[in-house]
Formats: sequence, structure tokens, C-alpha cells
Amino acid sequence: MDRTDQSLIALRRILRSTELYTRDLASAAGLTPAQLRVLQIVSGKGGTATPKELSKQMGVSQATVTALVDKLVARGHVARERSDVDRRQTNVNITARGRAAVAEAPDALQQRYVKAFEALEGWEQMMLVAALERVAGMLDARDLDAAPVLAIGDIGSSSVPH
Amino acid sequence: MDRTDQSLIALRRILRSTELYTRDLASAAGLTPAQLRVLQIVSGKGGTATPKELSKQMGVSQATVTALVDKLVARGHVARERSDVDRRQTNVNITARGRAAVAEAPDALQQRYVKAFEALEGWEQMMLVAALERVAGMLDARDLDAAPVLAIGDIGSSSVPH
DNA sequence: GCTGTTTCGTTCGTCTATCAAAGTAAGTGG
DNA sequence: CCACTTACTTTGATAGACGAACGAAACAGC
Repeated sequence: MDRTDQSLIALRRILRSTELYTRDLASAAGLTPAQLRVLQIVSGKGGTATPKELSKQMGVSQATVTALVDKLVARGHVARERSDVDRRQTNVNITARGRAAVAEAPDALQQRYVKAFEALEGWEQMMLVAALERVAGMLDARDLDAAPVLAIGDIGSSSVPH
Repeated sequence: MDRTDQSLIALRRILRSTELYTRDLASAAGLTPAQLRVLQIVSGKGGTATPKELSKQMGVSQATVTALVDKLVARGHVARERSDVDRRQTNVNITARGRAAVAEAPDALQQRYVKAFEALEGWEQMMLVAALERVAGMLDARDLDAAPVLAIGDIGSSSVPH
């Protein structure tokens, strides 16, 4: 087996672990994975976001975002509010309850990862960061012209410094 | 920002790129992501697998596998066959058409990644493989049966402590 | 042999995620 | 004020996912 295959297998293991884990995580928090993602994004943007932003960030249609926000509103995790600056826009604001749900999400996978990561030597941490960023850059759709789906959203412009 | 955050951000970028891409890939192949995954697994196991194996490998219930296989059967990508050794079991066999679908899946992300990876110097490839496997190991506490891999080696530099 | 238990797969009912298309409401530029 | 665009929602459809209940086959233990 060559190194390319090895790297692909390792990537698939990473993907699989996180995918399986996301389901556990969300269900433990009483939310579905997609709903949790919405909450996390809203929370990460300082507690408010528009459906448009969510749609872009998540790579799904606005119709889907509407449905997800409906559910979160029904459960009291977020509240809708008409924007004053542009009344076509709706602000999706996280509630105290929503914040609590995000905070209390028993993020065992991430905790395990963080713990393992922080147990490493400094030079190993740097090596891993460099490698992960390298791989992320290799996968990033930024330069692809012919992939409309991937062109959705400003990948990284909000959260990934370069 | 500390190195832990940097590594988490890079990981999320990797996850996001692949997740968005999977949808594009599957739709171009005329399949849904879940259906394509079934086909890929069956194909990877030599052309036949049981629902139980698929369920385990994919991390979904058997009921879900049944539904997915139903769809693939309807489209002629796989065929069911009763096992002779244990007649409770059903073998899901890939058809020529199924193989073609897997082979023709325009796996642009992977191709793009492979191309970038293979353009790297040998030592860089080794570094990335070591790093990815390291991360996979940190995330992947349970099932090791998913991939035919392998204890993480050190990368040739003699002093990787653990 | 029998009888109870486990395993494998399926069926059924239900919920969520998702989209495309059509609709509504609000801003923008003649 | 009219046409156009933008932001969001509604509607109707399909797919994915689960748990519960089920039949069939294998496997116990006598």
C-alpha cells in the first residue's frame, strides 16, 4: 500500500469517527445533528445570524434552514426577530436555553481529542497543525471553478484565517 | 489562538469540504450519498456483504440498511441472495451496473486531493500520513475494523514518545 | 428429539432533512 | 410607480433514520 492510500484511509477514519460521533452528540443533547449545527453557528456568530448566512455556511437551501429554525423556535432554543435595518431579513437569535444546549452538549469526542492533543509535545502539536492545515488546503474547494455546490458559502472567510 | 484551536479549525475545514462534496458526488452519480456509501462498501468487500456488516460499517440500523438496499435493488445496482451457509443471512451482491456506478463516480475531491498529495515530496507525504493517522487514532477509540490499518509509526525521526 | 433464546433480516409507523418551485414581502433603480 | 432583485417562507415531494414488532433460522440445554 502506498502512502496515498494510507493517507486516504486515515482520512476516512477521521471522517467516519466524527460522523458517527455527531449523531451521538446531538441525540444526547436532545437535538438532531443539523439542528445542533445551526445552534453552533448562531452561537459562534455572537448569538445572531440570518437564514441566508446559515444557508451559506451550512451548504443547504434556505428552505431547509427555515425548517430547522422552525424546530429550534418551537423548542425555545432560538427566537426570530425582524431586522430593523432591512426588514426583509430575519435575525435568528439564540436564547439562554439555546446557549445552554450548546454548552452542555457532552462533547466527548472533542474532549478526548483535545486531551490527547494537549498531551503531545509542542513540536508534535505544531507538526499536526501544519499537516491538518495542509490537508484542509488540499481539500478546500476555493479554487474549483466547476463545482457550484462547493462554491456555496465563503468557506473560511468567517472563521478560518489564512 | 492556541494550537489546539488551530487544529480543531483545520479539522472542521476538512470535515466541511468532504461533507459538501459528498452530496455533489452522489448526485452526479445518480445516487444519494447513503446509497453510494453502500455501493462503495459492498464493492470494497469484494462485491458482497450482508446487511449486518453494512449496518455496522456505516453506523446505522439494519432497518435503514434494508431501505437503502431496497432502493439499490430497484435500480439494479445490487441483488439480494440467500446465504447457503447461514440461511438467516442475505448476501447483497453488487451487479455490473453497480460496479460501473462506483467506478464512474466522478470523485473530483479525491482526485484533487490525490493529485496534490502526490505532488508532495516523499518526506512531506510521510509526515502527513503520520499526522493523519495520529489524529485518526485520537478520534477513533472504538471500532478498528473499519480500516485495514495499522499502528501509527513514527515518522523516521527516532524520538516519538508514547 | 423438543423448547426456549438469540440472531438476522424485514416490515411498519413516524420523524427529520432536504430540495425545487411557487409565493410573499421588502428594498432598489429606473 | 413599475419592474426587478433579494430575503425568507410555504408547499409538496423524496430520502434517510429510528424503534418496535415480526418471521425465520440457528443454537442452546436438556
